[in-house]
Amino acid sequence: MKIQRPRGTQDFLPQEMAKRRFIENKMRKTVESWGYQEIQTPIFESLDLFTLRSGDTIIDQSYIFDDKGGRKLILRPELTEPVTRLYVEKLQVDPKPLKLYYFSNCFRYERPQKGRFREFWQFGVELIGSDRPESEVEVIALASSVLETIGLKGNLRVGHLGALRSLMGDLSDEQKNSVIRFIDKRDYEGLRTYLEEISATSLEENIRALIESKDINEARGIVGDVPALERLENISSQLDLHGISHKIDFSVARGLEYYTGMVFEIYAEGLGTENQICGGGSYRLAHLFGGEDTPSTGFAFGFDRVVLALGDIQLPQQTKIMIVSTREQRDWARTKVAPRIRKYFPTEVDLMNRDINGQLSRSNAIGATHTVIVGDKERQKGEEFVTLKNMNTGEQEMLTIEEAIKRIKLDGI
RNA sequence: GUGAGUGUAGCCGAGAGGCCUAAGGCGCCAGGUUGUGGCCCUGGAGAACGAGGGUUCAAAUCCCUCCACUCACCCCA
Repeated sequence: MKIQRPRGTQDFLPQEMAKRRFIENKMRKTVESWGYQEIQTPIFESLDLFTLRSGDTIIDQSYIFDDKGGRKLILRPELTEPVTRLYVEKLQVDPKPLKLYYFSNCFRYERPQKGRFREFWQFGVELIGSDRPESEVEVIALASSVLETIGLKGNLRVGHLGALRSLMGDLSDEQKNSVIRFIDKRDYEGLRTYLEEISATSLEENIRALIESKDINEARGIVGDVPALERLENISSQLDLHGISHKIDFSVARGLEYYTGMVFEIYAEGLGTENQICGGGSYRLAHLFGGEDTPSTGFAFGFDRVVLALGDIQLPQQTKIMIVSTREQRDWARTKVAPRIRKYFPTEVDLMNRDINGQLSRSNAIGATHTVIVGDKERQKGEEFVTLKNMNTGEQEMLTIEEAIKRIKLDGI
């Protein structure tokens, strides 16, 4: 019986992997250039970490298991809580704001679809310890910058949960969260039913008006001049200063229950139904994990979706050398010539005892930029001599090994 | 979790009850060319047709179950 990989998981072949690393490296460089430092947390955590605040659906969709010591564990369904846990455990006294980033796999037990996997990769940042609007703006601007460097266009929507929460002033936190969940799902029928249940039908009209309002002034007319709107206005005008186009959208509610303030989402085109490539916002979680109450803002990119949205991209040609030799010289080529060139460039030698023709064919097949030919003619001229062939132009010349290395560098492929 | 579609060699893909011990193309290996690649030509290896069961004299082709993928719902990244 053939064993298949588990449902919703992916194998990455060399070509796909090269593409993913290419994109990943660009994303890393971007956030590092803004001063964010990489961290890594365990692939599984205590179940409690996620039951505290994530919401029931996240738990329903998680891989939860007991280890042999009877501990309740969970494969991380996302990374904001683990990072906050790490912060509380190890980094609370570090200078603020703390700027962290991660690139890690997460697990959710869902029905797979294009851009939706049971194991998927998130690339995200958390900016911890600042309550200033500048910080929230930076996180959005950074997400936008990441998209720009990888050459992907996104549709940015920014909202603020405070407006909605102040509108629901009299409801309990639990009730507010329920309402937010309905809005996030755009389940307005369910919302109505729920409001009837908790005898708050008077709210419905204003809630609908708020989430349909297109700008902050319109929202002011509904909820009044509350701090949340002032904050969002501030953020929005700063985004304008950064030249970041965005839409104000009060229906951006985020499914995760820990978000408390500004929230944003980015959508890409051409991904079908799973088109959200990034989500983020401001939250307070540290105090729930035994730390000080700490304002934080973060985002996460769905890396697999980003890769999908980018489609076929042309990767830059990498310098790659194939050493081709006659049968008489293959030991010399393999043990004396190749190691010297390998110090500078990725270098392959023949392993199939092929003739010159076959070796050149191989050189072509692996996409070598240059072929170094080592044969009797070269050896007769002297131990240092090889023939360097540029595989793009077909030009070739007999040179010393040192000259050949210089020439390859000069070609700068 | 609900509904729909799909599943033939590494990849694409023909075949729709007996002509199938399954076409073709790409890729792979070898040769044409014992010191020159990409093109071309020739040959070769590679599939009991997603898995298991059933109907039939006969199944890749029909039925059932399971598995996987795709799409929508849902959920979010």
